Amino acid sequence: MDKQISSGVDDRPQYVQIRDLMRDRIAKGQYPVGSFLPTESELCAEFTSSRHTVREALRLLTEAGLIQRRQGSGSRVMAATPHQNYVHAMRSLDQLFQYASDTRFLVSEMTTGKPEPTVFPEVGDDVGECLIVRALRLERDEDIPICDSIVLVNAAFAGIADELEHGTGAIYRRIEERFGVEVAQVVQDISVCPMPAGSAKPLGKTLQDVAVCVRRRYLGPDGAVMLASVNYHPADRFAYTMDLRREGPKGAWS
Amino acid sequence: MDKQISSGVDDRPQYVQIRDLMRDRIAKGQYPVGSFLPTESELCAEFTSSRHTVREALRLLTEAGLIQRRQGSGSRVMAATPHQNYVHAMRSLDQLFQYASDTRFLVSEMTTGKPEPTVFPEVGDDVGECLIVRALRLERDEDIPICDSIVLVNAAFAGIADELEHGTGAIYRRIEERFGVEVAQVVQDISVCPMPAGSAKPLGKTLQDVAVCVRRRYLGPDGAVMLASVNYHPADRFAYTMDLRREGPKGAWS
DNA sequence: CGTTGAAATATGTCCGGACAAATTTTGGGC
DNA sequence: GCCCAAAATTTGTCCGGACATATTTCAACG
Repeated sequence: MDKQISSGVDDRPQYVQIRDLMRDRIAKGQYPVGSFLPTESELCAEFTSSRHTVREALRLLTEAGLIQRRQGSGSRVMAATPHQNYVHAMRSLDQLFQYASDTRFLVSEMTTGKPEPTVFPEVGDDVGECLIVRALRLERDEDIPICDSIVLVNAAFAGIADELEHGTGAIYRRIEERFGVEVAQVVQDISVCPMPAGSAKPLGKTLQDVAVCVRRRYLGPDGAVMLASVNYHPADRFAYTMDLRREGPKGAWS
Repeated sequence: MDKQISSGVDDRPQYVQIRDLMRDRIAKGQYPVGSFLPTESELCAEFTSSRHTVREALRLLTEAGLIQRRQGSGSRVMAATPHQNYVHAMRSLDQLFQYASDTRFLVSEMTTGKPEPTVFPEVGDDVGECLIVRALRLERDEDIPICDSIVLVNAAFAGIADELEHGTGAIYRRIEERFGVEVAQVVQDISVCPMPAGSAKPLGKTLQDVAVCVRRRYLGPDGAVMLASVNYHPADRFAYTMDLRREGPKGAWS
C-alpha cells in the first residue's frame, strides 16, 4: 500500500497529498496569511518524506499562488485560497489556456442535429446535421471542473465521436491527425457573462456567479467551420495579479 | 567555474542553460513541431547532467507550452515559440486600463476614516485614518462612465484632496510629484464579479450585469501602502476577439 | 491479417545526500 | 543604541540511484 499522509486509503502521489493537506491548513487559518510555513526539514520530518517530495508539494502551492518562497528566508503564506489574492505570476493566466492537453474530457451528452442559432450564432444557418457534444473538462488528477463545453463537430468529422470520451488532448488536433486535414485559422472570442443556467450546477456555481465565455471556431483551408466550441469557465479561475515592481526593495515581500 | 552547457561563461543554473538551448533548437526547427525530443537519458548524456537537472529544464519548457510530456511516450514539441497570441491579447487587455491620463475624475464623495475591511481587505487592520474618495471616471469629452472607483489615500498624502477634483492624470503620479516620494511597487489584481449594488446605477447597469474589478496597491519603498484603489468596469467594454490565424506551429489551443 | 501478451522503452515518483547562495540571527565593538 | 562581521538558518541547485506506471514495440498465435 502506498504511504499515507493522513488516515485512510489514498493512492495519489505523496506530494499531492501533502499539497492538499497544507492547502487545507492554510484555508482553515492554521497557517495565517503572512505567517511562515514550517521549514522543509520540519515538513520532511512530519510527513516522513524526502526533501524532494516536500519541495514538489511546496512548488505546487507556489504555483497556486498560496505561498511565496525565498531562499534563506522561508515559505510565506500569501493567500488563504487560490486566485483571490495578490502576488501571483501572470504565467498562471497563460496556463489556463493550455488545459486541453492535460485534462479529462467528461462527455455528458452527445447528439446529432442542427445547432441552435442562439448557441452557435457564428456558424450560420446553412449548416446541416452536426455532431453536438456537451462535456466537462476536469483538471488532471482532480475532479475540479475547468469549464463546461458545448462542442460542434462538422458532420464530415463526426467519426471521432467514438474516441471523444476517452481520448486526451485537443479535439481539433485529433481531427487533424485522424482525417489528415489541417486547421488553417482559429478565431477566438472572449467575454464575460452571468453563469448560464446549464453550466452552473456542473461547475458547482450559482446563477449569481460570473462566467468567462470563450468561443472558438476552427476553420479549414476552405474557410469551412470544422469545429466550434463554447466554453464557460468559472470566472474566479481568471483572477490574476500582475506585480509591476520597479526594482523592489530587497527585504520587502510583495 | 560553473559547468558550461555551451561555450562561454554562464553562471546561470544548468537547468536554465539547458532550457534555453533546447528552446533555441525548437525555435530554429531542429526539433520540429510534432516531433519528439530526445529522451531524458539521452539529454543527460549530452549535457553530462543528472536526470533531475534535465527534468527541471523540461518542466520549464512544459510550463512555457513548448512541449508536452507523457509517461511512457516522450516529450513532444507542441509549439516553436511561446504563445504570442495570448501574450499579445493580455497586453491589449492591460492597455484598456491605461485610461487615467485622458479621463475626467468625477468625485461624488470624500471622507476620512478607517477603510472597510471588506472593500480593502489587502491593506490590513492596522491602518488608521485615511482619505477615502468615491469617484467616477468619465471618458474624455463624453459622459460615458469608464469605471466606478473607490480610492484609499494614506493619511500622509491626504493633502492632495484639494486637487483631486480638478487635476488630471494618475493620482499616484501626482502624489509622487507633490510629496517627493516614489512608488516602489504596484500590484494589480484583475477579476470579474457581479455588478456591485453601489456601482450599477452610476454605470447605467443592472445587478444582473457583470463587472471587471481591478484592484491596485501602490507601495512605497518601505512597503507601506501609499494608495489603494478598487475600480469596477462595465464588463461589456472588455469583450474582444482574437484571430489566431496559424502559421506553422500547431500550438495547444484546444 | 488482426489480436494478444510479453518485453522494451520512457516518464513519474521517491529516496538520501552534498554543497551553494541568500537571508536572518547573533554577538562583539563602538 | 547602532553598525558590522560571523554564525546559523533556510531554500536553491545538483548528484546518483531505485522502483512504479504508462506507452510503445514486436513476436507469437489464432
